[in-house]
Amino acid sequence: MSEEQEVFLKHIQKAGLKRTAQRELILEVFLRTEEHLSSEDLYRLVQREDPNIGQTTVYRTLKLLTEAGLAREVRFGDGRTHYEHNYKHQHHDHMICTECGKIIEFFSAELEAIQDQMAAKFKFEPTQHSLRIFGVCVECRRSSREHKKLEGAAQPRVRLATTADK
Amino acid sequence: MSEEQEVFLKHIQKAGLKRTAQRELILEVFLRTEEHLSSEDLYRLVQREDPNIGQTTVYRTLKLLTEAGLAREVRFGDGRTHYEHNYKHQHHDHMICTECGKIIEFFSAELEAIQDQMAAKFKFEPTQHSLRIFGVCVECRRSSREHKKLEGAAQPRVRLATTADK
DNA sequence: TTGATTGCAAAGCATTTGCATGCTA
DNA sequence: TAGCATGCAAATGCTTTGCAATCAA
Repeated sequence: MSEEQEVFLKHIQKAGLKRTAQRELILEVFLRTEEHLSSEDLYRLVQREDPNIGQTTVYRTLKLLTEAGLAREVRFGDGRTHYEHNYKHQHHDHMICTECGKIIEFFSAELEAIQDQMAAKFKFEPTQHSLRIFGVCVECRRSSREHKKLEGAAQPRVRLATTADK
Repeated sequence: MSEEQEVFLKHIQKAGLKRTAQRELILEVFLRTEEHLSSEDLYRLVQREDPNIGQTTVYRTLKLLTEAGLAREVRFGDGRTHYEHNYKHQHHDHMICTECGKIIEFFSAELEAIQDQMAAKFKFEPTQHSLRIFGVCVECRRSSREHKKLEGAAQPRVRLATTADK
């Protein structure tokens, strides 16, 4: 049994909840995927292995995983909640390309330090934070330059990040 | 006519749109309020001066104000979109108290600088960013300490920031 | 006059909830 | 056996859209 599964089990027992096949499968599939999945994404993946599992259970389990400290919720502005691994993963922040939806993860110790300083200054006790930088990634800048060259005009662009899942 | 109104008018004309009484009233009320209003909040305020104005128009106008650079969308995790003034206002970030919903605005030049550095490192062209620090403000820490003293136990707490409007 | 705007009602979406049935502990 | 978990359908809550009637340019 993986460390994560033990953490989950412990959380479940401590909360007086029950161990079920569904929860275990959902966790397993989640762990197997190193991405920013939405509940829907995960639902689809889980469906392949057990078509009887319902959306609702996935929603509920993701919430559980978050409480257990195994998952972290992230929002990229496309309306859906995404989840990423959180167990023994260093905290990081995101850059979101508003043209292609690409997500770049980054970490900066100074950034973290300054945030703590700012919090202290206001006697605020931070429990978590979320920094998102929206913009355009290299690849999209490159291709939009080319388009400009070709067509001599700016392209109509997507309004907001849509996750790059099809 | 205020500077903001001129900016708005210019935006409207440039886009081939039309100047209407509703839009003007909504902008006026928005400018008059120095807060983080949701569309609903603004709708209610506008209603007082013209009960015929519809929700939809407020939604649409807030979008317009955002495009014109007069408003900025912010999300505090309560599901609704809030709007704050953006014209000639220095960019700032937010700390959100997850117990009382209070919003603390702050600014740090270093924070901005480091973000730009990080973006440059990934050749990412930032257009905007959003940093939110969730946690507990002084007042809530204080009162929860008192509760603990009085009742000898932790309080059940709110799960996520609810905006402090009643 | 023409096309943008408005307000209402209806539709959309992601997420949550009610509830009868099924299953862990 | 008791009560949590599940899955379906229905409900929610915010936001958007369709559309006929209005209105600005």
